[in-house]
Amino acid sequence: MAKQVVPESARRRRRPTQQGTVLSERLIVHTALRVLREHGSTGLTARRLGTALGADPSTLYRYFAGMDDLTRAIGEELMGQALDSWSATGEWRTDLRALGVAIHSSYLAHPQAAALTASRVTGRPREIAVDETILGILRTAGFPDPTAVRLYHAFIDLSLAFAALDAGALALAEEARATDEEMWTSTYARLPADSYPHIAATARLLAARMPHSAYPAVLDTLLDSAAAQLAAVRPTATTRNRPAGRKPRPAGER
Amino acid sequence: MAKQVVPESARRRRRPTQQGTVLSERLIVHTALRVLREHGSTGLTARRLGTALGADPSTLYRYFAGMDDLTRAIGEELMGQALDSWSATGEWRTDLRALGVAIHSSYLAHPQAAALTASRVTGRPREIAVDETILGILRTAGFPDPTAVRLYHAFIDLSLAFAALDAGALALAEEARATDEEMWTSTYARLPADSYPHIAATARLLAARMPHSAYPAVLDTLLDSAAAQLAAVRPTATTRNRPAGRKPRPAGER
DNA sequence: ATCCTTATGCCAACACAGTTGACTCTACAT
DNA sequence: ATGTAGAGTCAACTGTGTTGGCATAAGGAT
Repeated sequence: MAKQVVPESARRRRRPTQQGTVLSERLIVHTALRVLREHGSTGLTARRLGTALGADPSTLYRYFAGMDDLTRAIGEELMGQALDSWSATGEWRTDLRALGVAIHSSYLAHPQAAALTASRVTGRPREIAVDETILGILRTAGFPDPTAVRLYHAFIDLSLAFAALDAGALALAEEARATDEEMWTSTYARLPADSYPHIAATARLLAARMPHSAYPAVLDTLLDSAAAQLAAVRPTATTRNRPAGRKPRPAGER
Repeated sequence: MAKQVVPESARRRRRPTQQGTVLSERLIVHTALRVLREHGSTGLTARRLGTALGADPSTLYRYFAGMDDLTRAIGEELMGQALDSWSATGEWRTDLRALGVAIHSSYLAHPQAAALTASRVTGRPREIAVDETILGILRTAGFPDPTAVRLYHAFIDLSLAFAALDAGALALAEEARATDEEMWTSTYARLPADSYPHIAATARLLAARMPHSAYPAVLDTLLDSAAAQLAAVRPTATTRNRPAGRKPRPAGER
C-alpha cells in the first residue's frame, strides 16, 4: 500500500472532479449520509458514493483508508451533531438527560447511518469530547470519582446501546416496509392465544407501546438512581441549589 | 425465483454431499457459528460456509432464502440457547434478572454472531417464547397490564441493546486485536490532560471499569424501579417497601 | 509570468461476494 | 422395480472493495 491518506488539515490542492465537484472530507461524509438515507443501511457502496459525488470511486481512498474508515467518520459526524445541538444549563440532571436525548435523537435522525455505525467505538475527537462532557457534569455535580465513572459508563453505554437498537429498528422499518413492518404489527396479533396467553392478553397494549422507544423511561430510572446516590453523599445540596434566575432551553433537539 | 425453501419439518430426503456430509438446518447454523468465531463477524460468506460444510455454496439456498435469512436463524439460535440455559424459580425478580443475564451471556458467548445478528428482530418461535415468558413473569407477579407491558418493553430492549453493544465491542476486540484493543486502552491515557481534565483525572478508574459491561448495574436499577412500582400497587406482598424517600414515578416516556 | 513538483483524480483490473437457472442423480413412495 | 421430484452441483451473472499506474493541473518557488 504505497498510498497514504492525507489528513484533511494538510490538504492543499483542491482539484475539481471531471464533473466539477470539489471534494472534501465534509462533503463526502454528508453525501454518504444522503446516500444512506436514500438507499438504506446496506446501500452505501464505493461506486454509488462515487456517482453521487460525481467522482471516481477510487478517489475516496485519497480521503479515507477504506470504507471502514469512512464508516467511522460517519459515526463521528453523528456524535458531533448531537454535541452541537446540546447546551449546558449547569443543572446536572437536566444536562445529562438532555445530552442523552441529543445523542439518541441524532442517531435516530439518520437511522440507516446509525445502524451502520453504532456500536463502533471510534475514538475520534467529538466522541471523546462527549465522554469528557459527561464526566465533567458528574464530577462537577459532586459525585465522587468512582461513582462518577460508574455512572458515566452506564450512561454512555445505555445511550449508545439504545441509539443503536432503535435506529436499527427504524432503519429496518423504513427500508423493508413490505417485509418487516408488516411482520412487526402482525406478529403478535397472529399468535394463537392458547399458546401465548400473556401476549394475547396484552396484544393491544403491546402494539401501542412497541413502536416507541423505551430509552427515555430507562434513562430516567438511571437518573433517579443517580440522584439517590448523590443525596446519600451530599444530603444538603444536590438539586435544590440552582440560581433559578436563568433557564436556557435544555438543549433543543430536532 | 422459482426455488422454494422447503421447511425443515417437511424435509424428507437427505442426500449426502459429494464429500459425505448430511446437511440440516441445525448443522448449517452450528457450522456458521463456528465459521463466525474463526473468521470474525464479517467472515461468514456463502462460499466459506459451503467449504466448511463440505458442500456447494448454492446448496445453502435449499435451506435458507438467502444469507439474510440464515443470519436470522443464527439469531434465533442464540435466543434459544439463552432460553434453554434458564429456569424459573417463581420469584419474579430473580427470574427476570436470570433471564436477562442469560440472554446477555448467550450473546456474549458468540460475540461475532451476536454482532452480526443483534438488533434484528426475527419474529421466530424462540424469540416470541422469550417475550411470552417475560410477560408471564410480570403479570403473574401482579403487575397491572399497562405496567407489565411498559416493563417488558424496557426489559427486552435494554437486554438486547446491551447484548448487541457488548458483543460488538467484544467481537471487535477479538478480531482486530492489533488495531482496536490498543486504541481502547491507550485512547484515554494518551489524551492531553489540559484539554480533557476530567478524563485525565479518572483515567485509572476508566481503564478498570470500561472493559466490563454496564448491563448488570443498569438492569438492577430497572428492577429496583419495578419493585418500587409493584410495592405501590400491592403494598403488602413481595418485596419490602422502598426506603421511603422516593416515589417510583410512573415513568412517563418520550 | 513561468516552471516543477506532486497531490489528486481517473482508469483498468483484481479477487471475492451473493445469487440463480439449468443440470444431474439418488432416495424414497409407490 | 420403477418413476418422480427434491437435494446437491456447476457455471455464470452482477456488483463489491481495493489497488497500481497514469495523467494533469494546482500552487509554491522563481
